Amino acid sequence: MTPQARAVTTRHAVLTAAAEVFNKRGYAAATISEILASAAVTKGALYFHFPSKEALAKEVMRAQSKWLGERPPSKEGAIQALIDLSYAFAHALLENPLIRASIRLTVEQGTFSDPNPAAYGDWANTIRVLLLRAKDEGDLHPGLDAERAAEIIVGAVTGIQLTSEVFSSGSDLPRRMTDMWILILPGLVPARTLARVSVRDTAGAR
Amino acid sequence: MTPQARAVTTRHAVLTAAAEVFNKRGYAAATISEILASAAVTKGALYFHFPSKEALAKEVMRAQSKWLGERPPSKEGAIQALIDLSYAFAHALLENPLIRASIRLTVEQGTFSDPNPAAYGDWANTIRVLLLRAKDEGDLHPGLDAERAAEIIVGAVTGIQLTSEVFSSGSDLPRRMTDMWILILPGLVPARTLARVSVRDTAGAR
Amino acid sequence: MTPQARAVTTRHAVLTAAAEVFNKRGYAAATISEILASAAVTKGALYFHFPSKEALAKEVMRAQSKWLGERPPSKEGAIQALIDLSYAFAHALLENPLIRASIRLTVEQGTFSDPNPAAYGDWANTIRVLLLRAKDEGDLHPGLDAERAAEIIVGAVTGIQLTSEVFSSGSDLPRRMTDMWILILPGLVPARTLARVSVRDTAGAR
Amino acid sequence: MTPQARAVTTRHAVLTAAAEVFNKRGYAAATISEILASAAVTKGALYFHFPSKEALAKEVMRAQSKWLGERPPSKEGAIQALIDLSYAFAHALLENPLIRASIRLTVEQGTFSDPNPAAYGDWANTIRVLLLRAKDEGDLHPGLDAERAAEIIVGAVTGIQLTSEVFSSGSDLPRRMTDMWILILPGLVPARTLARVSVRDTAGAR
DNA sequence: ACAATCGGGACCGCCCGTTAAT
DNA sequence: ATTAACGGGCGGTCCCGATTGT
Repeated sequence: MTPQARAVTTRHAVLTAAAEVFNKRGYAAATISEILASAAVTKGALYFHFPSKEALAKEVMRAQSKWLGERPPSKEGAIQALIDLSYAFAHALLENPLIRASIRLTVEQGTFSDPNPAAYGDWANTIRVLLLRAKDEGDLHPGLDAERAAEIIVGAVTGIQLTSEVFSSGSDLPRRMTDMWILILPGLVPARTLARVSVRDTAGAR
Repeated sequence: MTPQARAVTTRHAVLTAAAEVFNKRGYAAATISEILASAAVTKGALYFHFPSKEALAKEVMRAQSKWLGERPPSKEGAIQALIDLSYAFAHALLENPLIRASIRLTVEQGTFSDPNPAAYGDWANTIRVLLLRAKDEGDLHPGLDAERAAEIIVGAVTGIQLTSEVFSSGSDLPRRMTDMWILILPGLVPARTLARVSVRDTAGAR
Repeated sequence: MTPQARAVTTRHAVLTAAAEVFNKRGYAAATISEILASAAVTKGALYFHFPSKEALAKEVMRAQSKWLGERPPSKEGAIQALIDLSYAFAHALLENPLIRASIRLTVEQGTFSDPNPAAYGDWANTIRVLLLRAKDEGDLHPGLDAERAAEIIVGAVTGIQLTSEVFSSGSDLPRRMTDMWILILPGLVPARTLARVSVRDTAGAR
Repeated sequence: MTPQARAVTTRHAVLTAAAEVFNKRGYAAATISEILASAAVTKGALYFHFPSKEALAKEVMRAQSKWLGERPPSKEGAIQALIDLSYAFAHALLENPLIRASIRLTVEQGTFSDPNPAAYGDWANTIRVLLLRAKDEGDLHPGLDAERAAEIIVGAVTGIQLTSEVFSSGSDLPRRMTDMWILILPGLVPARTLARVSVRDTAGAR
């Protein structure tokens, strides 16, 4: 293995281990030592790649916005795209420890030297844009404020992920996603749209 | 001041200060020292009333279930009772630092020696019971699973409180509560009921 | 119960509990709290009777010299008196927690504000006097230094009690006392005396 | 200085300082701070080498069994070997702070999470084996129980070291050793052997 | 006189996140 | 990338008064 390749491996191992520990313990309670042990890496190696615990956490959190940023725009209707996005995210949450940790880190980031609400903002924004497009497509209840609805949805998803983590270690997240849409969709879209969109977990079929 | 009275004062000061610090920093990042300074109390006094940081946190959390347990049953219809409950809770959250902190502590309690999901459970239970009554009263969408809906609502409220804390330090929580009900109610109750219930913030008039 | 009587009871309970805890943990590791719990007495009561932990320990140690001081002079020959004394002490050790604790406290008293080697001194002195009398009675090996022999005996008994505590919680102390005399007597007294004295545990027959 | 060498130096300094403090104050009363100051080392350095105060104490105690284990078997008769061993140990006690502290730590180890009487056991064993060999060589009083005699000797030496520490900070230990042998030997060996063995402090001549 | 409550601080062992030297 | 060391500060808790009841 070339040195470069080894560096990539190490960096990845550290990042994954950090995400797992952050998710399990929370940022403040997580210790570098536990990350080290979990990654089977020495302190020197970690500090070579990341200057501090906070930098490590921020790097973990970047995975989330990266995931969001890399998602190709859907060709479906906006509402269907939103639903599909939610399921895709649910599965990303299940499969990618970095993303799973991001949620908790975002909630707890008050501790950071430079708390950055951009994480929520990215999501609220993406969803708002989709809702605005839905409005154009006539798929949004008239009189509904897209901005506010977006923020509620972000909050709800955040909370559902957190509680799902407590109740079932997150494994039943897709099911809860469905429960959520069943509850929310009628308040979000007109009846006509309701009959058209599908809350099926398309991502799960992968 | 009689000693007993002094003790009550001290205890209360500690509990309030602890709640504030827990809410601001999270459980793990909160330090006893900051609580001490904020309560203007010495370590000896704290140690007399609470044997440990964890015990302090658990006592703070008890405020939440106490609040829920002490709430008189409503004579309104179940759905209206649920809505009123949510606003009452939103205001309790604004006014009572202990309750505000409880949410965060409940989410983070994984660190505790004896993590107890009862906090969520109490809420899920209360809501489920209300939804079941609503079903009897013909005010619930047929085919809706009360248990699941209750869990989703708990998750949503949790997440909304958390994000509200990030965006506005919690002050706009009642407004967000309204946004949430507008979104959720159509999926929860039949149209007939929808026309009857009021999502007005009755508690705010207090 | 008259107040005075209650005070005596309390005082005694505290002293006994303290002795037990001191013996089990050693002076420094013993905590007032454990003594309190063991005596079923409150802090206020303890501090009414004893101004400090050290005073408590010193009072416990006084039991030892009190025991030695109250022992009636034996009418036997000096050597026999010495042997009897050792067994009597062994049994006092078994029966009286204060005396048992005294040994450990004496060894550890370096921590005290006013370390006082008198405890050893008392014993060394008593034994030296007995050995001197034995010399007069022709029952001591000629050429043996009574002072030195006395110090060795004190050391040996101390060590035997300590190790007996480790091996058997002290219960086999009388047996070990016998083992010691069998080993030491031939070096201490002439053969003629050896035939006359008895290493029987007279105190045990009580 | 190569890093490894520095580590060895630091480790040794910590160990020696710890032994001194343990010997002076006892395990429980000894503070890490005092050890730190005495070793002129920082907390971090200590923590790097030893995970806890207890581990430090256990490592100190290992010096004792290591010393015993490394002693070459004597070619002398068993009794002479025993005497020589005692003097060698007395001098090890004088010269090696770790060994000096071991005695006290062994007596006080009740506080430890895993109290291990092996320390006494090693000694009792070694001495018993020597006494058994002495019996084969006809150098032990017939009818003497080697096991019991060994335990008494261990106890006596322990106590003599402890009292010597109180009276003279340990400096007169070899002299007391001689006093002890003068007292014990006649009870241990037949007269014939007594004339042959020497209680001279051979180790002191070094 | 005797005891209980409540609070005061000092300080302890631990351990954490982080650099230097190599 | 590693080993070794740094030092701040954490939670805990201990020993002990000051104050108040009985």
